[in-house]
Formats: sequence, structure tokens, C-alpha cells
Amino acid sequence: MEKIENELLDLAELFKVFGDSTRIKIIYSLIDGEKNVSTLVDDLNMSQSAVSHQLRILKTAKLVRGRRDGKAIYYSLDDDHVKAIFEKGLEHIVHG
Amino acid sequence: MEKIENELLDLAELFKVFGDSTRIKIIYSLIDGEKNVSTLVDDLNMSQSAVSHQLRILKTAKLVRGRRDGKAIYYSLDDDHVKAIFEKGLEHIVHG
DNA sequence: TGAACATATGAATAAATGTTCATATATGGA
DNA sequence: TCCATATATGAACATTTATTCATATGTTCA
Repeated sequence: MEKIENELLDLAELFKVFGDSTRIKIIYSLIDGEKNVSTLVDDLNMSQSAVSHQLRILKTAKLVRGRRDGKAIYYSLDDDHVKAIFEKGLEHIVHG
Repeated sequence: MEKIENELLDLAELFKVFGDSTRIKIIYSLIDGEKNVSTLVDDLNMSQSAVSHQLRILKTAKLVRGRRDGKAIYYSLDDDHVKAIFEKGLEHIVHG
């Protein structure tokens, strides 16, 4: 248990990031492909500030990345693992 | 987004349960096979009460199940999805 | 039945977390 | 340069949550 302890702590942190409805909605919304913040705000029907705060958490956790194009910043899922984890979880929800 | 809204909320709840170090350690410990509470307490080096409280949360979320054998209660992972989700997450941690 | 062991549970507390509000920063166009 | 738009950020507040402590429940055995 001591050997893998740190990985387990990181793993809990990772799932913690997935474990919020706003962030899960952002991830779901980005499965289609990259979107700018305004589009996400419309999709989620939440305040720009709230979405931005959660995007920062997702970015810090390296689950999403952002690229600027003019005034807008386009976010996308950072790698395929993100989608894979999302889908494994959804599988568990759908089949019960 | 409205169609899948409830699934997304459930999904966030699911990940929230994975997103705690005590519960992740319990899940990890149960990958080997079923264990009683005392063994888990020793494995995690935490109070019996804390472990019990987290076991209840895991049980409510249907991630683990318990069966009584005499004075002891043996817990095990409830289905294969639990291990699959755990492993998908770990993959993301290990590869970086 | 009573003692000892194993586990669960309720209340209290401290810490973590998400949203809001106000404001700051950055970019493009007039 | 000034303004409008897009996004980020800090502080404050309310809520959630994990642990501890004390105690309750359930089981076995003498």
C-alpha cells in the first residue's frame, strides 16, 4: 500500500475533478470538439465566471487545454484518456 | 444537453465517490478480493469509524457490497465496472 | 444471560469547495 | 487611443464533506 500510496492520492484528485456537475458538463460538451468559453456558457446556461473558474480547475488538472484565437479562447479535451474515463463512468451509469 | 442532463448529474455523483483518498484506498484494497472491515482498517491505517463511514458511502453508491460472516462483514467490489473505472483513471495517472 | 469482539451510526467540528459579485486583463476595431 | 468584447481572477459566502468521539447494534461463546 505504501508503494502505490502517491498514485492513489493522485487518482483520488483526478476523480475529484470529474466529480462536479459543472465540470462534467464541460467535459461532455467538449467531446464534440473544441469550443470557446461563450459557447460553453450558453451550453451550460451558467455564469461566465463560474464556467471560467471550473475551466481553470480542469486546465490545472490537465484535462483540458486552451488556445487563443483572437478575443476568444477555445478549449478542448487534453487527451484521449479524458474521454475514455468519462465513457467508462457513463457505462456504469447507463447499465446499472 | 437537456436530454442527457440527468445522466451527467449521476455521472458527477459517481466520480465524486471515487474522488476521495480514503475511498480510493478502500477500492484499491478490494481489487485483490473481499476483505473484512478490520483488515481494511489495518490496510489503510485509519480509524474503524472513518473506514465504516466511507464504506457506507461506497455501499450506497453501489460500488461495494457487504456480506456478513459471523461477527465480521466482508466487503467486495460490487461489479467489474468499478475496477474498470479505477484502472482507466490509473492509466491516466501513470502515463502522463 | 453476560462479556467480548466487530461493525455501524449520530452529532459536532474543521476544512474544502462552488458560486456570485466586482473587477482586472487581453484583444480587435474604429 | 478609446471602446466593446471575451475571458480570467480575487474575495466573500454558503454548502458540502471527512474525521473524530461517543455510543449503539449485532454476533459469538462461555
